[in-house]
Amino acid sequence: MAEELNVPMSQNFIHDFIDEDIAQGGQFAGMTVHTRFPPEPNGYLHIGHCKALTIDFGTAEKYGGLCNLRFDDTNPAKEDTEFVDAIQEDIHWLGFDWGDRMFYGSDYFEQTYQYAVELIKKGLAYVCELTPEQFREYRGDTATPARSPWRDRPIEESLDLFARMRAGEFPEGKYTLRAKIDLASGNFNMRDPVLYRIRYIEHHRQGTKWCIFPMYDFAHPIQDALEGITHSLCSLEYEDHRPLYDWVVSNVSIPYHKPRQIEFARLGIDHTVMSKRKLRKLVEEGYVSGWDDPRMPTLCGLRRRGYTPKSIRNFCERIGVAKNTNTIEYAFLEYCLREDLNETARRVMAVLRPVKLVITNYPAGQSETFQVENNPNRPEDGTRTVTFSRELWVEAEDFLPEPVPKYKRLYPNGPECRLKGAYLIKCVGYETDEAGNITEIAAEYDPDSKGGNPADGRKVKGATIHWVDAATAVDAEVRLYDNLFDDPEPDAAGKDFLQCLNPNSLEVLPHAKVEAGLGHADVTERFQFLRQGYFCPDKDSTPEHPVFNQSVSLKDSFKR
RNA sequence: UGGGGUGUAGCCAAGUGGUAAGGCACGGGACUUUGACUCCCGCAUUCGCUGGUUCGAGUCCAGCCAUCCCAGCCA
Repeated sequence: MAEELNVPMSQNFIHDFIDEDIAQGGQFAGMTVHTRFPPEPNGYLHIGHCKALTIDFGTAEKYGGLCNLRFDDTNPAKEDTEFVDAIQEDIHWLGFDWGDRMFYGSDYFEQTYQYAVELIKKGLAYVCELTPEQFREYRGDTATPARSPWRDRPIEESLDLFARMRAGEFPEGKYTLRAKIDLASGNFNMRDPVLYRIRYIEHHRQGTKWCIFPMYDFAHPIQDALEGITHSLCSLEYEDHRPLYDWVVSNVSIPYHKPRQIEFARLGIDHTVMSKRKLRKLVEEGYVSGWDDPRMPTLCGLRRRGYTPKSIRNFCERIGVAKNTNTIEYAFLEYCLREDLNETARRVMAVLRPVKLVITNYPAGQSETFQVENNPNRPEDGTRTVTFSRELWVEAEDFLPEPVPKYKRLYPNGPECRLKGAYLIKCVGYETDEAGNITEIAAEYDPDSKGGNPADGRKVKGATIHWVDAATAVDAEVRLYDNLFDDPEPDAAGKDFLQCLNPNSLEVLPHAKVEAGLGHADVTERFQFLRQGYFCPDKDSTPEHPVFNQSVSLKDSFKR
């Protein structure tokens, strides 16, 4: 399955760097390029992670190497095994395969500790006992260097203290291990960054074995090196950390080689928030039904919305890899979905806002069946049987008492229209209730146009309309989703993203009618409702009452 | 204003001194048993700005402007 989904990755600036690394014949000469995807198990994966996955796995594949999955679990306060499971499931759903190379950052805690001891012995790290408050005070500012009264603590003393930190002799916040780098650096990450902190929190994987935990900046380069990662690809906000990454790999006795970090711009999509913190807020405060709400940009949300792995992957391949801050239009994601679904989705007829259509010259009590293709693009998908009789349901918007310019559907004395797969009809009248609402449309059919083909071969002026037989139709509920946010940039500065929520992001159509036979079993596959858009089954579906989510609207429907 | 990035069309994005790829969106047309799809056509005299070097600059140099990220014992 993975191969089927893989799209060859086009050359980008990361590959240029790697090509140079290989060509220069330095430490990477003759090496196989290896990468890693390092999620922190503190939430669900979203489409932005798919971009990273695409780059990490795509780059490894391009160079004949491998990509590891590594859970970056060095902060026990935020992480949970629930997320570990969800993350694996979502990555597999997308079709990426890490084989047997799944690792945990926390599994390297012992080695990481030993590297820290090495740094202390080299005089490159020391135990600091500034309180968190003091630490902030002493950090300095752009014009003032930081101060650190403990940086000249004797090596033996730091060694002893560090061992006792590990042994659990001190309370949280009492001591930290800091790298001795440059207190005056314009890059604050280099002003003697913290390498280890004390935390008495149970780790999802290590339990209570540890009470000191390495910081990302110390743990990550070591993990990369230990796994033989040659190129550590991450997002732009880590550019400032690269000097520290390089400092770590060049000052500890990393085996094999020193990995290189390369940064790329993370994905942005308009009308969407991608911040894990904000997504969590939406879930926790009930703005959405959960992480998998179809309006969420999470992979499980998109899946429920009807997005296919292939469409999401194609999207991520096509947006490119660069360092420009980018905001991709949602329309591009929809295009990628339409492209895939148009090729593969079974078609079926459904009516979302039903109005009764009566074929006045068709005998009451009579009915017949037609064979309709499941997918005009794929004859091999076969046909299905639909029932036709005197009374049908059609879409309310397919009828107008008075036509507007260029309208080519039903209106009194209007053009001949085709009922998809059935007959040609002409509208002859309509009925309304006291309020003036259309309650019934009357039409006459041409008995010599079975299957929609007129006997004399005349050209049909009107549109082809989809319909559902009233006698055999199944009641369904359809949920139409729009962007969760009104504002294209809900994340923009100065605004609270919650104030940008779109109050009309969910519309429920409880009275939709779908073809008979479209039971629960059929709902396990995505399909297309003719002319209305693409739909996928909702997890709340039952055989008695199917529920569908709209994925994306068809392009360019008739405009008034 | 300290450090680190980025500026090519409405949105992405190629371009690496030789005269602005491609996709999405948009507009027009053809075709069509989904007003979909498909197919044609159109869509940057100009690359943040100003100078400079050069026969020639989006590409090189200088200055300026705009914009994003960073002062967690988060990742």
